[in-house]
Amino acid sequence: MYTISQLAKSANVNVETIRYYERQKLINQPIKPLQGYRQYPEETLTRVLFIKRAQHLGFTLAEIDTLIELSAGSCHEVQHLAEHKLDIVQAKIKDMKSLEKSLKELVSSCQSNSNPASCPIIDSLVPSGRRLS
Amino acid sequence: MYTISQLAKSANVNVETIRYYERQKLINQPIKPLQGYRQYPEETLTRVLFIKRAQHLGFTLAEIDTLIELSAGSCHEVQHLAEHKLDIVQAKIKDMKSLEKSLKELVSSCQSNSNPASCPIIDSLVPSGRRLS
DNA sequence: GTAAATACCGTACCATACTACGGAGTCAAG
DNA sequence: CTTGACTCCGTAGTATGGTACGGTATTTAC
Repeated sequence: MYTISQLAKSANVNVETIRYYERQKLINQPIKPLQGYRQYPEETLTRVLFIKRAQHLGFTLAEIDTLIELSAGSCHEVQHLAEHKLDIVQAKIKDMKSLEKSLKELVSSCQSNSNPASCPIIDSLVPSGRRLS
Repeated sequence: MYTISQLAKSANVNVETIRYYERQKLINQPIKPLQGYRQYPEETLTRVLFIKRAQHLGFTLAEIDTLIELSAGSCHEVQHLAEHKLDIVQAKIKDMKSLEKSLKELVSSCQSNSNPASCPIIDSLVPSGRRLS
């Protein structure tokens, strides 16, 4: 059994994070014997570590909640959730790459800029036919 | 001259967004003649469009503020800001790709899973030697 | 001249994932 | 037996970029 601070330390999170997860129903309310202090079983540590690993994979807390629900059931549903997340991640990568391309072009246009009075980056941001006050 | 709603419409943003930018000092407080209604010059529309373009490039409002300040000055400083942003974008792409790889592996391990009682994704999330309650 | 549209302002709310605070109670060490 | 550490709870604050609301004033259209 762990006290809340022992649990927090073991999972490498803040005590308040544990209380937050409890409010969000991500972890079960622990038994509170005697003077009402939380006593956590080993499984809660497992659960918190699970949450942190899933977060690291890019799942939101809401998705992790679903993941936990599904974990008791079908592997197919879990797989669908992961596939959906994969789609989102891939779309995001695509966006970031086009962003990267634009930024690279801007930076290199600055490098070949010989006019000290203007900046190609700023120029590119100012809508055409306009002047930034 | 634009009223606030005309400006908002022209820039394709919400009226409240204009008021928000004013609070954030991203746009100048406009003249308010007579009964105190905002009257915006053309430059403010240019400025709002500038902000939206820069946002689309991944700059935060705080960075855009810096960008506007720098726009009057050196191209080199603007370039440094863009390079810094490029670094961040590239690091994010790297993270997302490793995320993509993990998710792909998980999904494919589900596809080749013949044991209906277990799910490789869930198993991978549960820390080793543990059992999810 | 009246009604609808637009404007003003300050403040509160949205999502996300925490983190901090205050006041009170309790537990452990010396 | 006191001091400090830990716990309890509800609520508020953090960051980001807005969006919404309520009450009032003014402007525009008919």
